[in-house]
Amino acid sequence: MKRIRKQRLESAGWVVGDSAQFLQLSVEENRFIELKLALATGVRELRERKGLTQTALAHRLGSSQSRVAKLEAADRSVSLDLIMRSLLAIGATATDIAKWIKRAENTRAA
Amino acid sequence: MKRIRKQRLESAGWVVGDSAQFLQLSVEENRFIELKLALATGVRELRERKGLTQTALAHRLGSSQSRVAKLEAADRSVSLDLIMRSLLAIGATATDIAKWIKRAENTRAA
DNA sequence: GCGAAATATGTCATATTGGACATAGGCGAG
DNA sequence: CTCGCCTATGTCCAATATGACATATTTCGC
Repeated sequence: MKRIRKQRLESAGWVVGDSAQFLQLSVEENRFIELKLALATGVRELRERKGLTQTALAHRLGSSQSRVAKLEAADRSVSLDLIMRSLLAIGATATDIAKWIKRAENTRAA
Repeated sequence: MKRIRKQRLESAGWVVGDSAQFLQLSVEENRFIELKLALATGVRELRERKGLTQTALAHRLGSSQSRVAKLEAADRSVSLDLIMRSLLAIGATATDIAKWIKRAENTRAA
Protein backbone atom coordinates (compact mmCIF):
# COMPACT_ATOMS: atom_id res chain seq x y z
CA MET A 1 0.00 0.00 0.00
CA LYS A 2 2.52 2.56 1.11
CA ARG A 3 4.86 1.56 -1.63
CA ILE A 4 2.37 2.39 -4.31
CA ARG A 5 1.54 5.65 -2.63
CA LYS A 6 5.15 6.65 -2.37
CA GLN A 7 5.76 5.83 -5.97
CA ARG A 8 2.87 7.99 -6.97
CA LEU A 9 4.14 10.83 -4.88
CA GLU A 10 7.55 10.58 -6.40
CA SER A 11 6.29 10.41 -9.91
CA ALA A 12 3.92 13.27 -9.34
CA GLY A 13 6.46 15.79 -8.29
CA TRP A 14 9.91 16.36 -6.98
CA VAL A 15 12.40 14.13 -5.38
CA VAL A 16 11.10 13.28 -1.95
CA GLY A 17 14.41 14.15 -0.36
CA ASP A 18 13.84 17.83 -1.16
CA SER A 19 16.63 19.89 0.37
CA ALA A 20 19.16 17.15 -0.11
CA GLN A 21 18.86 17.38 -3.84
CA PHE A 22 21.87 19.56 -4.41
CA LEU A 23 24.00 17.35 -2.29
CA GLN A 24 22.64 14.28 -3.95
CA LEU A 25 23.44 15.70 -7.34
CA SER A 26 27.01 16.35 -6.40
CA VAL A 27 27.33 12.85 -5.08
CA GLU A 28 26.10 11.47 -8.36
CA GLU A 29 28.32 13.84 -10.26
CA ASN A 30 31.19 12.46 -8.26
CA ARG A 31 30.33 8.93 -9.15
CA PHE A 32 30.12 9.95 -12.76
CA ILE A 33 33.51 11.58 -12.70
CA GLU A 34 35.06 8.59 -11.02
CA LEU A 35 33.59 6.43 -13.72
CA LYS A 36 34.98 8.57 -16.47
CA LEU A 37 38.35 8.59 -14.82
CA ALA A 38 38.41 4.84 -14.45
CA LEU A 39 37.52 4.30 -18.09
CA ALA A 40 39.99 6.91 -19.27
CA THR A 41 42.65 5.09 -17.33
CA GLY A 42 41.48 1.96 -19.02
CA VAL A 43 42.11 3.55 -22.39
CA ARG A 44 45.64 4.38 -21.42
CA GLU A 45 46.37 0.96 -20.01
CA LEU A 46 45.02 -0.86 -22.98
CA ARG A 47 46.61 1.46 -25.50
CA GLU A 48 50.02 1.05 -23.92
CA ARG A 49 49.60 -2.66 -23.62
CA LYS A 50 48.95 -2.77 -27.35
CA GLY A 51 51.98 -0.60 -28.02
CA LEU A 52 50.00 2.12 -29.71
CA THR A 53 50.94 5.78 -29.59
CA GLN A 54 48.34 8.44 -28.92
CA THR A 55 48.74 9.54 -32.51
CA ALA A 56 48.05 6.05 -33.79
CA LEU A 57 44.94 5.73 -31.69
CA ALA A 58 43.85 9.17 -32.80
CA HIS A 59 44.09 8.06 -36.41
CA ARG A 60 41.99 5.00 -35.71
CA LEU A 61 39.38 7.24 -34.21
CA GLY A 62 39.58 9.91 -36.86
CA SER A 63 40.64 12.23 -34.09
CA SER A 64 43.84 13.98 -33.09
CA GLN A 65 46.65 13.32 -30.68
CA SER A 66 45.76 16.24 -28.50
CA ARG A 67 42.28 14.94 -28.00
CA VAL A 68 43.56 11.53 -27.01
CA ALA A 69 45.91 13.15 -24.53
CA LYS A 70 43.02 15.06 -23.02
CA LEU A 71 40.94 11.94 -23.03
CA GLU A 72 43.46 9.99 -21.01
CA ALA A 73 43.77 12.86 -18.62
CA ALA A 74 39.98 12.72 -18.22
CA ASP A 75 39.87 16.36 -19.23
CA ARG A 76 36.62 18.09 -18.65
CA SER A 77 36.16 18.59 -22.36
CA VAL A 78 36.02 14.92 -23.29
CA SER A 79 32.82 13.02 -23.32
CA LEU A 80 32.16 9.52 -22.18
CA ASP A 81 31.19 8.82 -25.77
CA LEU A 82 34.71 9.42 -26.97
CA ILE A 83 36.17 7.40 -24.14
CA MET A 84 33.92 4.48 -24.90
CA ARG A 85 34.55 4.69 -28.63
CA SER A 86 38.25 4.63 -27.86
CA LEU A 87 37.92 1.57 -25.71
CA LEU A 88 36.07 -0.21 -28.46
CA ALA A 89 38.59 0.97 -31.04
CA ILE A 90 41.43 -0.54 -29.06
CA GLY A 91 39.55 -3.76 -28.73
CA ALA A 92 38.27 -3.69 -25.19
CA THR A 93 35.76 -6.40 -24.42
CA ALA A 94 32.60 -5.99 -22.43
CA THR A 95 34.39 -7.78 -19.64
CA ASP A 96 37.22 -5.28 -19.67
CA ILE A 97 34.81 -2.39 -19.51
CA ALA A 98 32.85 -3.99 -16.73
CA LYS A 99 36.06 -4.47 -14.82
CA TRP A 100 36.95 -0.80 -15.04
CA ILE A 101 33.49 0.24 -14.04
CA LYS A 102 33.71 -1.86 -10.92
CA ARG A 103 37.10 -0.43 -10.23
CA ALA A 104 35.47 2.99 -10.26
CA GLU A 105 32.94 1.87 -7.72
CA ASN A 106 35.59 0.54 -5.41
CA THR A 107 37.65 3.67 -5.74
CA ARG A 108 35.01 5.94 -4.37
CA ALA A 109 35.22 6.39 -0.65
CA ALA A 110 37.39 9.46 -0.67
CA MET B 1 31.17 12.98 -35.90
CA LYS B 2 30.62 9.84 -37.86
CA ARG B 3 29.66 11.68 -41.00
CA ILE B 4 32.70 13.85 -40.84
CA ARG B 5 34.96 10.95 -40.26
CA LYS B 6 33.53 9.15 -43.21
CA GLN B 7 34.15 12.10 -45.48
CA ARG B 8 37.64 12.50 -44.27
CA LEU B 9 38.47 8.88 -44.70
CA GLU B 10 37.01 8.85 -48.15
CA SER B 11 38.80 11.93 -49.34
CA ALA B 12 42.42 11.75 -48.34
CA GLY B 13 44.52 8.65 -48.35
CA TRP B 14 44.29 8.12 -44.69
CA VAL B 15 42.91 4.69 -45.12
CA VAL B 16 46.21 3.43 -46.24
CA GLY B 17 45.92 0.56 -48.55
CA ASP B 18 42.66 -1.10 -47.95
CA SER B 19 39.17 -0.67 -46.78
CA ALA B 20 39.78 -2.75 -43.70
CA GLN B 21 40.00 0.23 -41.46
CA PHE B 22 36.80 1.66 -42.79
CA LEU B 23 34.97 -1.57 -42.25
CA GLN B 24 36.49 -1.87 -38.85
CA LEU B 25 35.23 1.55 -37.95
CA SER B 26 31.72 0.73 -38.88
CA VAL B 27 31.92 -2.45 -36.88
CA GLU B 28 33.04 -0.48 -33.89
CA GLU B 29 30.38 2.10 -34.50
CA ASN B 30 27.90 -0.71 -34.42
CA ARG B 31 29.20 -2.00 -31.14
CA PHE B 32 28.98 1.50 -29.76
CA ILE B 33 25.40 1.89 -30.86
CA GLU B 34 24.46 -1.45 -29.40
CA LEU B 35 26.03 -0.38 -26.16
CA LYS B 36 24.12 2.86 -26.05
CA LEU B 37 20.92 1.05 -26.83
CA ALA B 38 21.47 -1.50 -24.10
CA LEU B 39 22.17 1.17 -21.51
CA ALA B 40 19.23 3.28 -22.64
CA THR B 41 17.05 0.25 -22.19
CA GLY B 42 18.57 -0.11 -18.77
CA VAL B 43 17.44 3.38 -17.90
CA ARG B 44 13.91 2.56 -18.88
CA GLU B 45 13.85 -0.71 -17.01
CA LEU B 46 15.24 0.74 -13.85
CA ARG B 47 13.07 3.85 -14.01
CA GLU B 48 9.94 1.81 -14.39
CA ARG B 49 10.99 -0.59 -11.69
CA LYS B 50 11.32 2.38 -9.37
CA GLY B 51 7.93 3.69 -10.38
CA LEU B 52 9.29 6.96 -11.67
CA THR B 53 7.83 8.87 -14.56
CA GLN B 54 10.00 10.41 -17.24
CA THR B 55 9.14 13.80 -15.81
CA ALA B 56 10.29 12.82 -12.35
CA LEU B 57 13.57 11.49 -13.66
CA ALA B 58 13.99 14.62 -15.74
CA HIS B 59 13.63 16.71 -12.59
CA ARG B 60 16.28 14.68 -10.83
CA LEU B 61 18.59 15.27 -13.73
CA GLY B 62 17.72 18.91 -14.15
CA SER B 63 16.50 17.99 -17.59
CA SER B 64 13.19 17.72 -19.35
CA GLN B 65 10.72 14.97 -20.08
CA SER B 66 11.32 15.16 -23.78
CA ARG B 67 14.99 14.56 -23.35
CA VAL B 68 14.35 11.53 -21.19
CA ALA B 69 11.99 10.18 -23.81
CA LYS B 70 14.65 10.60 -26.46
CA LEU B 71 17.22 9.10 -24.16
CA GLU B 72 15.23 5.94 -23.68
CA ALA B 73 14.70 5.74 -27.41
CA ALA B 74 18.48 6.00 -27.83
CA ASP B 75 17.95 8.98 -30.09
CA ARG B 76 21.13 10.09 -31.78
CA SER B 77 20.91 13.45 -30.11
CA VAL B 78 21.62 11.91 -26.73
CA SER B 79 25.08 11.17 -25.52
CA LEU B 80 26.34 8.29 -23.51
CA ASP B 81 27.15 10.85 -20.85
CA LEU B 82 23.51 11.65 -20.32
CA ILE B 83 22.56 8.00 -20.33
CA MET B 84 25.18 7.19 -17.73
CA ARG B 85 24.24 10.14 -15.56
CA SER B 86 20.67 8.94 -15.71
CA LEU B 87 21.61 5.47 -14.63
CA LEU B 88 23.49 6.86 -11.68
CA ALA B 89 20.65 9.20 -10.84
CA ILE B 90 18.24 6.29 -10.64
CA GLY B 91 20.63 4.42 -8.44
CA ALA B 92 22.13 1.87 -10.79
CA THR B 93 25.06 0.02 -9.31
CA ALA B 94 28.27 -0.82 -11.10
CA THR B 95 26.99 -4.35 -11.26
CA ASP B 96 23.80 -3.26 -13.00
CA ILE B 97 25.75 -1.30 -15.54
CA ALA B 98 28.14 -4.14 -16.15
CA LYS B 99 25.19 -6.42 -16.71
CA TRP B 100 23.73 -4.17 -19.39
CA ILE B 101 27.07 -3.82 -21.09
CA LYS B 102 27.40 -7.54 -21.33
CA ARG B 103 23.89 -7.75 -22.64
CA ALA B 104 24.98 -5.43 -25.43
CA GLU B 105 27.83 -7.69 -26.28
CA ASN B 106 25.60 -10.71 -26.46
CA THR B 107 23.13 -8.85 -28.64
CA ARG B 108 25.70 -8.42 -31.35
CA ALA B 109 24.52 -10.47 -34.24
CA ALA B 110 26.28 -11.54 -37.40
C1' DG C 1 73.62 17.19 -23.10
C1' DC C 2 71.32 16.44 -28.01
C1' DG C 3 67.68 15.37 -30.78
C1' DA C 4 63.65 12.85 -31.87
C1' DA C 5 59.54 10.85 -30.63
C1' DA C 6 55.75 10.82 -27.50
C1' DT C 7 52.79 13.30 -24.69
C1' DA C 8 50.67 17.54 -22.57
C1' DT C 9 48.31 22.07 -22.86
C1' DG C 10 46.00 26.06 -24.93
C1' DT C 11 43.01 28.12 -28.38
C1' DC C 12 39.62 28.33 -32.02
C1' DA C 13 35.64 27.44 -35.47
C1' DT C 14 32.49 24.42 -36.15
C1' DA C 15 29.50 20.38 -35.16
C1' DT C 16 26.97 18.05 -31.79
C1' DT C 17 24.26 17.88 -27.66
C1' DG C 18 21.57 20.19 -24.18
C1' DG C 19 17.09 22.02 -22.02
C1' DA C 20 12.88 24.14 -23.06
C1' DC C 21 8.66 24.43 -25.22
C1' DA C 22 4.80 23.06 -28.16
C1' DT C 23 2.13 19.53 -29.47
C1' DA C 24 0.58 15.03 -30.77
C1' DG C 25 -0.43 10.17 -29.51
C1' DG C 26 -1.77 6.76 -26.22
C1' DC C 27 -4.22 4.75 -22.33
C1' DG C 28 -7.01 3.89 -18.41
C1' DA C 29 -10.79 5.69 -15.26
C1' DG C 30 -14.90 7.84 -14.79
C1' DC D 1 -16.60 10.47 -25.12
C1' DT D 2 -13.70 13.33 -22.15
C1' DC D 3 -10.36 14.19 -18.92
C1' DG D 4 -5.91 13.52 -16.76
C1' DC D 5 -1.62 11.53 -16.97
C1' DC D 6 2.31 9.60 -19.38
C1' DT D 7 5.15 9.27 -23.37
C1' DA D 8 6.77 10.53 -28.25
C1' DT D 9 8.39 13.84 -31.66
C1' DG D 10 9.88 18.08 -33.63
C1' DT D 11 12.03 22.63 -33.48
C1' DC D 12 14.47 26.36 -31.50
C1' DC D 13 19.15 28.41 -29.72
C1' DA D 14 22.38 28.08 -25.86
C1' DA D 15 25.92 25.18 -24.12
C1' DT D 16 29.40 21.89 -24.76
C1' DA D 17 32.46 18.64 -27.30
C1' DT D 18 35.09 18.13 -31.36
C1' DG D 19 39.25 18.05 -34.58
C1' DA D 20 42.86 20.81 -35.90
C1' DC D 21 46.73 23.33 -35.04
C1' DA D 22 50.48 25.54 -32.46
C1' DT D 23 53.32 24.96 -28.91
C1' DA D 24 55.17 23.27 -24.54
C1' DT D 25 56.99 19.52 -21.85
C1' DT D 26 58.55 14.95 -20.95
C1' DT D 27 61.01 10.71 -22.19
C1' DC D 28 64.60 8.02 -23.93
C1' DG D 29 68.44 6.42 -26.75
C1' DC D 30 72.69 8.01 -27.98
